[in-house]
Amino acid sequence: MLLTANKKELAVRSKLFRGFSDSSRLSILDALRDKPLTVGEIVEATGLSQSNASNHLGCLRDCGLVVAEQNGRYVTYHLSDDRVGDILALAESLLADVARGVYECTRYNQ
Amino acid sequence: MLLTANKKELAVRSKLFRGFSDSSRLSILDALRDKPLTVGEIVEATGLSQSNASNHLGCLRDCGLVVAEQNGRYVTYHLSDDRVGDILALAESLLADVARGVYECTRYNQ
DNA sequence: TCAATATATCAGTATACAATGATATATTAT
DNA sequence: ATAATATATCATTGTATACTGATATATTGA
Repeated sequence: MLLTANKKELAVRSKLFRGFSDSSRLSILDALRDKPLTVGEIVEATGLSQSNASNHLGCLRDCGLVVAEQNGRYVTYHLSDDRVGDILALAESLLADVARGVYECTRYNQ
Repeated sequence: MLLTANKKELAVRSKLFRGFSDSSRLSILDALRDKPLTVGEIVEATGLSQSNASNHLGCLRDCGLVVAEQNGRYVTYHLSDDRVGDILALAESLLADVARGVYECTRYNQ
């Protein structure tokens, strides 16, 4: 086997995509595409429970996809980099062409 | 709650990212970036077991990220669209800047 | 200081899914 | 037709992880 990319490198890269690969996290990233939002606004926009949103935000924060800023008693989140939005846009565009396949994909149940 | 994107749409988009979010599948996509490969070559390049590689290929195929072509008794796979490679490249570039965060991310264990 | 609001953390539970091993289905060659 | 090679499928198992509910930790205002 060639194994051009070593295991650790692959793990890190796949981890980055994990940030995008759950509907709840994706809805958060989506909401932040327009403008920074407080946790409360994110909860409102996504319909997630407070603790669930907070958990996912922690995950996205750890992975460096979003950045948190404390403003008084509020915490405002924004996308860490334009490329996060770029990846979302690219996926959206790609999906427009392969959507049927994804719909028909039965390997993932959720 | 605003819920600008409905549940089904989010599920489909997050599903697309699932294709990228596992090291085994990512190693397959990575291998196919250079050129089309047969299943055997993919197994060789990634070090995955035959059945595991085949399962993941089925997943990637269903989701429309790769395309299979039967050539005699071989099946050759290639990326379905340039944007698949583009997403990989964008993520790689983004990772160069946020890698530390991803390394330190403890929410995912693998 | 105390109450109220905003956010984070954590244990417990249920579910999703990656990997394996065994088997089935092509396809080609003898 | 049979054997050999290439790929796909499937049931099983273990592990990872999303969600909930309860609680903890700010921060602000009265």
